[in-house]
Amino acid sequence: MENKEISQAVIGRLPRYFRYLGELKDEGIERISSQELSDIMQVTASQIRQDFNNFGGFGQQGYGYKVEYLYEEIGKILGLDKTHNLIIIGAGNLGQALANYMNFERRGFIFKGIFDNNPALFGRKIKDMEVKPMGEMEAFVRENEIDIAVLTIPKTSAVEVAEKLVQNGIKGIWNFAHVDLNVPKEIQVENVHLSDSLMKLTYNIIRFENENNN
Amino acid sequence: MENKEISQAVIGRLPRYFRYLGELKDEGIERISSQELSDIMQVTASQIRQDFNNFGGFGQQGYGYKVEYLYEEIGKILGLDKTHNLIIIGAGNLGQALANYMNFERRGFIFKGIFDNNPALFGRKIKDMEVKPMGEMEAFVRENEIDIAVLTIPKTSAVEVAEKLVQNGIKGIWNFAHVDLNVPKEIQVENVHLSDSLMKLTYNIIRFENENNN
DNA sequence: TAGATTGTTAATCGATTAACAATC
DNA sequence: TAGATTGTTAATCGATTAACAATC
Repeated sequence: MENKEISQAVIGRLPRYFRYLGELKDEGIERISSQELSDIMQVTASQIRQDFNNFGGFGQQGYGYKVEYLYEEIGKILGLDKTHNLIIIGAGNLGQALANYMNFERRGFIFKGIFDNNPALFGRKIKDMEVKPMGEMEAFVRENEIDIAVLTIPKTSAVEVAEKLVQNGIKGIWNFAHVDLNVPKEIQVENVHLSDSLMKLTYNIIRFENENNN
Repeated sequence: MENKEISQAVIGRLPRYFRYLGELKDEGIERISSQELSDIMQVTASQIRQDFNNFGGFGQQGYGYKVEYLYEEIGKILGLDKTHNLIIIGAGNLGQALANYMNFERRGFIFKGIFDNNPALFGRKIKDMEVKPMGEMEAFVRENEIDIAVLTIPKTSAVEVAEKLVQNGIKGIWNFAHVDLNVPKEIQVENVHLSDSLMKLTYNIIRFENENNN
């Protein structure tokens, strides 16, 4: 029964539903229909109902959806009711920024450590956590049951580091290195290729300019 | 003739082609067939040819594609042969990290300024650029022909700031604020919702665990 | 020329939207 | 009960893959 694979297109929309439902909840709104949500979120009501029904019915005919209940159920689907031990690999600009900025604890992510291979950074405190040498990373992952590694290292070392993480039992990699990691399919990888994203933006800027010169 | 709209699915793949072709070029490889590229990139040869042919034929029958030529043509499509004036709005952790980390100049993005509304940051140097007060932002955008604004401010002010940017002629917004901006359709927005991305990762981790407990 | 590989049309697959019966 | 709105099936749309004629 768990066997109907849910498409990544649907998964990709869940965090946005979650965000909007959280806002509605904070505003004290108790119920919402797919049509009302459609108006707010600018997606079709049909898609909203299809998406939710991938996970079983959360609504009630003639009534709609209970905001708080739906919010919590989507949170569970996304795994936000569980905690996830997380480390950051690479204490450069981006690694430090993510540690300070992401507010991991809010969603059940427990920031357990940060690693780098630059001795100048060893011991420096980032979010109350001392930067540790890369050499300690493998044992740390095993001994602290780390689920998720955030890769903010240059692409030259990322592939190799990813392999070590896999060998030591990592479950998922949040990859900011500009390279495709080659890991077994049971290891989840979520890529954040920032420069790719910026290129898409410039494409669309230029496309729009061209369209209007015709 | 420019009228066949190219799908965002195709656009989303262009930066990855560009990256692989750049690597092949650096390795000194001169020609490649769609089948060889397919093997390396793990997408179908058919998709590769379809994607490229959205922009007119870059290849030669019986021969394949010239790596350097293809690399340059895709670069042009992505607008990387042009320069784009860019500012960062929000000099917090993430804004600073992007300024230092992104190497904007490499792809023709010219980092023109960084703004914040925290007086403690005014004048601080970030990538040889002094942080300016938010109040100066609007005039700066107009007077310096800024094309792209990178939004790394809290979501509470992002919507309002985006409106000001639009009023002063911005063309595109690279949005890291966790909110959907409401701008005219001629303004391009590329969202980077980092927490959404992290939630997708946890979904996939949990999904995999569940699949294996059945 | 023969072989290779593109460019492009056709077939398939999957995702989105529409419609409506079920039901609260 | 009547009205509203979901859950779900059917229809449409778009994207991917397969096939092959064109051609270098």
